[in-house]
Amino acid sequence: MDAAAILFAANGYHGTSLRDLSEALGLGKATLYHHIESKDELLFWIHEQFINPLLDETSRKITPDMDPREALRTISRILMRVIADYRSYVTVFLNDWRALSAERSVGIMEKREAFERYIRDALQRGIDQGLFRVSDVPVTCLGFLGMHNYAYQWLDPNGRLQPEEIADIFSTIFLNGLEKK
Amino acid sequence: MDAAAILFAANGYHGTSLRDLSEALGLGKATLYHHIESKDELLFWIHEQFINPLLDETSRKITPDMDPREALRTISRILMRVIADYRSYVTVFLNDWRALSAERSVGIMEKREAFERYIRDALQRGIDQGLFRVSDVPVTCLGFLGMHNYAYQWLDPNGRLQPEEIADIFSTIFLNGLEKK
Amino acid sequence: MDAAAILFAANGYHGTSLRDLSEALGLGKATLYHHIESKDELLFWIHEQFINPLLDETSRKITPDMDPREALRTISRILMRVIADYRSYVTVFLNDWRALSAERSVGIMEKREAFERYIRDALQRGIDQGLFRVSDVPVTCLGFLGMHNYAYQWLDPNGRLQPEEIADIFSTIFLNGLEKK
Amino acid sequence: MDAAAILFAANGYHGTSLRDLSEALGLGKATLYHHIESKDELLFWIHEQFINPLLDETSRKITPDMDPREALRTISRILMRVIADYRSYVTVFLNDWRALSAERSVGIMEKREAFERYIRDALQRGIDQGLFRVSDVPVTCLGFLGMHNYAYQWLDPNGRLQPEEIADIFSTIFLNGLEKK
DNA sequence: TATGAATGAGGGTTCATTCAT
DNA sequence: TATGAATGAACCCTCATTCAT
Repeated sequence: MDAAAILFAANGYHGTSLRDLSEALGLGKATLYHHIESKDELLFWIHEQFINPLLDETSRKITPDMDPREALRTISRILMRVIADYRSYVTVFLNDWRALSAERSVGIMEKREAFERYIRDALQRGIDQGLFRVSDVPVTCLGFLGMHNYAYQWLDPNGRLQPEEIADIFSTIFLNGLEKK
Repeated sequence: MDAAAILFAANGYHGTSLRDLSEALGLGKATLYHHIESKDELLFWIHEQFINPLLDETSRKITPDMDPREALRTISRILMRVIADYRSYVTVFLNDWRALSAERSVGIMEKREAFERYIRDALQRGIDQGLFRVSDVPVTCLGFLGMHNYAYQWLDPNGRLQPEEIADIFSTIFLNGLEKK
Repeated sequence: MDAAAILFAANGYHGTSLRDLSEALGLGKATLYHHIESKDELLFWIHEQFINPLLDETSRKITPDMDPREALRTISRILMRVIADYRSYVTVFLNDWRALSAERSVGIMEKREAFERYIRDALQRGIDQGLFRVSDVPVTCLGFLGMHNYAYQWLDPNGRLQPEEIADIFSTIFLNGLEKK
Repeated sequence: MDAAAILFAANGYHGTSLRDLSEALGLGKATLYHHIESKDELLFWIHEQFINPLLDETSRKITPDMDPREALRTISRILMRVIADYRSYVTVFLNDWRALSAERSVGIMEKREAFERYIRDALQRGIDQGLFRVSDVPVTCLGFLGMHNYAYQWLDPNGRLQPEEIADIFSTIFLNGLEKK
């Protein structure tokens, strides 16, 4: 349900009741339960809806033999594009992952981690190839991530700049910043 | 209440009940109401607890005649230090600001904006002084912010690196990235 | 439906949902309503399924001119046999008769009463013929009934003893106990 | 809560809602939860309310060196008296024990079993002392129990006979029935 | 004969808050 | 300052039942 993502994004998972949702859909509360199994499942599904395209797209476009700079630029664009396309979903993903049931959390966290590994790998390869000066790979990765992820709070789909343009601004800063002179 | 910040940070504002809180404090639920006025007030107070020190410290240390690079480096250190010192508070600040009542939200947002202005001002002065190449000041500011803010999710108080060290990693990347060659 | 009796017996009438039932049958919930009219009807039908054979068999085998001792022995065997053959049904009959709708309850109660009358009649004839020493016919009848009915809770279809053997143990105790010396 | 026992007895555990209960008590539904922890706890508590006095009284009055006939007569009186005094509680005990949560069920079943052992022990001692002719101790015990337990369905506190008088009718039948001639 | 979708009512339980003590 | 009792509203979810297909 798209509606769920929008409501969860706006009011938080715990701040959204299934009544809110059913009213937004023009359904009775009970009717909802023909389509979903539980509120928890909804949350899980929203998480997947964001992380799966992100991971798929990344694994399709990033290869180990790529130029590390190109890799980071590409990841930047993918990430920003997916954030733009799945705005509500990212919001939930980043705000409400703590509300995931323990068993469902595991799979999501693994995928999250898998995505982050693409970034760390690119950084490491850049170092190995003498392209980057990086004092701490994990922290640098988290900086890269934070810079992009935060966009879920301010990215404007009708804004002046396209997601890819913003991505280029960020990756330019980042790559220049890492560059070995 | 420190306990409230910890619980809100862990379970979200809506995910934390006043019973949870009163139990964590070893008080009766009713007793709580001798110390607070409402759950909403608690949320507001936590927001202030984070934004006030951040803004105070920033306004004390940043002056318009400072070197813009030094300004950003200083803001970076302040921000990371405050995030480290007020971990639970930042978490609530960044996750649950939507739950603030409308009227209370205003003041917080103003302070948030005031802090961000310090960053934009530094960027602008860097441009004016021919130090930075910045294609878009607001977006660059948001990138800077995101890079730092995200630390609330991963910063480890007992970690390898001190907040200031992490701040230096970030501001180094950022300043190198902006530098006009 | 046999399945209904089994489920009602296991979880009680109110503790069993029509969804439970439809799942046990491998049907859609709606499909159920092609075969039954309501949950209430199901309950009624289960009651009849037990009381009818019991009453039929009893009325077929017990005559007013029978030896009262033989009558009780026969009733004992019939009752225990029907309990054994309709285990789930008796369980519902004895546990959930309160859940019957008022109008449907009447007919069932009449049949229940009719069956009990066979016992009281046999007792009374035994007294009249100077065979039994009975201080209170209704209470003695209820003792007889309780002794047998309770078997719905413990009777094991694969147990050591056949229902008729158990019946003989009970009627022997009872008849010896009533015997006028 | 006495009220709970009465309602559960009348409508069954699953057939009684906490709203029914709260209305019967003149309380709000939520207020109930200051006094109980859950509906399940209520059920458990009712079970204990019946089995504890029964078991206590029995263990106080029955000793291994007693005359077995006297033992059975005493148990009969105790059981009937407790049934009379805790009518609603027995009803729930005998009708709704399946609804007990698994972990709570265990303790209850153990006590139930402990009580039944007093009966079987008396029967066995009667056999050993050459007083009783018993073809099957467990079955005979269950007959004894059923005869008494069933009283929960018909015992009238304002009836003609006192519980002890009924008990005497039953134990007379039973003991005469077992007597070795 | 079968079923997916729909629903109002109600299930047990927790919520933030108040108030008398 | 502290608290037990109270409450109306709301929580997630399931109920028995209906109806169009």
